[in-house]
Amino acid sequence: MKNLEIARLLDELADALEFHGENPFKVSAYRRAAKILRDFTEDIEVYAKEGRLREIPGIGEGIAKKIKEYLETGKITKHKEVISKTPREILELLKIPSLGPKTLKLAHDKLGVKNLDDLKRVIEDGSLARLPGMGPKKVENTKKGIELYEGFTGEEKRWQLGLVIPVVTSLVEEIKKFPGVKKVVPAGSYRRMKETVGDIDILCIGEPGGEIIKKFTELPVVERVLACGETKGSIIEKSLKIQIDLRVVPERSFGAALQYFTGSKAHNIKLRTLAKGKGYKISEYGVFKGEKYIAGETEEDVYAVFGLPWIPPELREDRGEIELALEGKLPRLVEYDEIKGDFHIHSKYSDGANTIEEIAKKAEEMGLEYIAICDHSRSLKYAGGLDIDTLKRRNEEIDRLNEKFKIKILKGMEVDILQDGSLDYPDPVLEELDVVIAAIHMGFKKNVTERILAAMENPLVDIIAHPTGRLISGREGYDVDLEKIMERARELGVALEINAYFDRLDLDEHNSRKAKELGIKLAIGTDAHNIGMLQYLRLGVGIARRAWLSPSDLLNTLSWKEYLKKRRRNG
DNA sequence: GCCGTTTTCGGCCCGACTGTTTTCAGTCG
Repeated sequence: MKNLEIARLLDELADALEFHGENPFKVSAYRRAAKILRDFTEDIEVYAKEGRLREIPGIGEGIAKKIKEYLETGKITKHKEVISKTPREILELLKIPSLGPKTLKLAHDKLGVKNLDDLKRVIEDGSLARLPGMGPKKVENTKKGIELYEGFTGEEKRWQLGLVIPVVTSLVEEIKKFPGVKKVVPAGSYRRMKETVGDIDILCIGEPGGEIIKKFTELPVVERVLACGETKGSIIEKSLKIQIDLRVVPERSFGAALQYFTGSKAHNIKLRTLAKGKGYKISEYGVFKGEKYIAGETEEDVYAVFGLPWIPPELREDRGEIELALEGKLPRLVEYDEIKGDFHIHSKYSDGANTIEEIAKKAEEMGLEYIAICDHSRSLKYAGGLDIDTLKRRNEEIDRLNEKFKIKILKGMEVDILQDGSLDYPDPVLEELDVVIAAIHMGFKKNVTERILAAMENPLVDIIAHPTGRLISGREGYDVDLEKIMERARELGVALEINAYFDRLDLDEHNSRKAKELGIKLAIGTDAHNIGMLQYLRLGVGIARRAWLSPSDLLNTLSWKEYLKKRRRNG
């Protein structure tokens, strides 16, 4: 799949054009296209071959041509042209929050800033502050931006799990096709469903090991080979530049290796200590008593040696799971198959890419029992928020579609919480809905806590969307007192969302667990803007499991009828 | 560059926020 490679080039092109002061609408057209490609779960090459690129909203004549050019020649001429006129490192600086293209261009033209070191220098010697339109506060903000930026792209770079899943999934499929391969399983923090991962470990059973590793290092997705031995190969992958290791292990050690490479380190240390106390030695090759091999073929066998049940990977963080396992008191985690509905999906009526019919069809294929279409409300102009008449028409369409589909489509809205804490529609409009998600999208620093509290007081509000507003890729989130929100949410019976979009995952695992302990219900919503994004439901479940949630902690395990019955407070 | 039940040209992303301003520019969502 070349979707991500092309997305990267389009994003770079957008960045470079922005730096050169190109028409902002053109820039955002490229950005939009890049985002669409990144979220697109089907192979863009297939679409190109079938001549269907232009069917994708946001891909027009120009970008379709560039995609085709890349697929045929491996490059995009326009990209090459623009990049060659742009100092290489300057594009990277655009990622610094609160430092935009205009300021950067100014610093480049007037002060010769070409990279991060230059930028730091002109901050220190005060020349940046002396530029027209600049001043001490702006420079201070830039400095803070640099700190944030360095925090995210320092030595130990990490990638959001949602970006990595498609890469790993297709890679695993490729490796499975190699001759002599019997089994392929990704391990590491990927398997533990951490929200970000630093590298990928894949284990495999098969022989001859050397041949398998060699084939792995020769795959087209390989950018660079770091190691290529008899049992281990290590590469940098092309689209994300992430390191991926493949290890070939003997069948009788597979469980031990999977356990070992899944981690976490803290979990393994605790397990090894436990083993030592009982006179065993545990390694990636198996459990041993002296020289004698005791177990190792499956993870269950390994844990069983110590009188432990198998522990789900999402729990393996040494947060008390081993002690609980010893007592046979591991929590009963929610399973993916128990999720019956998705509470947060955008349709074409606001800023989604698909019709409600397309969404319903896809969700039905995925085996869901119901979905809530939650478009943006009228104030959110930039996301195509619905006025009341359009909302009415949309609801009528949902009524019609419900006649046709087996899956239940709930009428929902993601309603903006306005500056004064009121909701974006009057109550009579909200009363027509099955799901009301209240959300902050504007005024991130303005009384956010009070506004959310005020919104929750409205008994028509069911769920608070992305309650902290953080983005994993760098935005810190609202200035919000989550404890107060949780306290009131518990009292009023309002649910909090686990937003399953890979860059949000908000509430995160820690806050979700806190909410569970307080007895607050949680609702997973994908925030999908196209049908491909519905698959992120798995990420939401991953967070739920890492937060030790049981089926009863989530609204998503209710049938839609149960949900509607319970949604009214005191009802 | 994308898009079209008012348009194949001329709109698109508007408003909040911040800091620098003396009426506005840059950044962000």
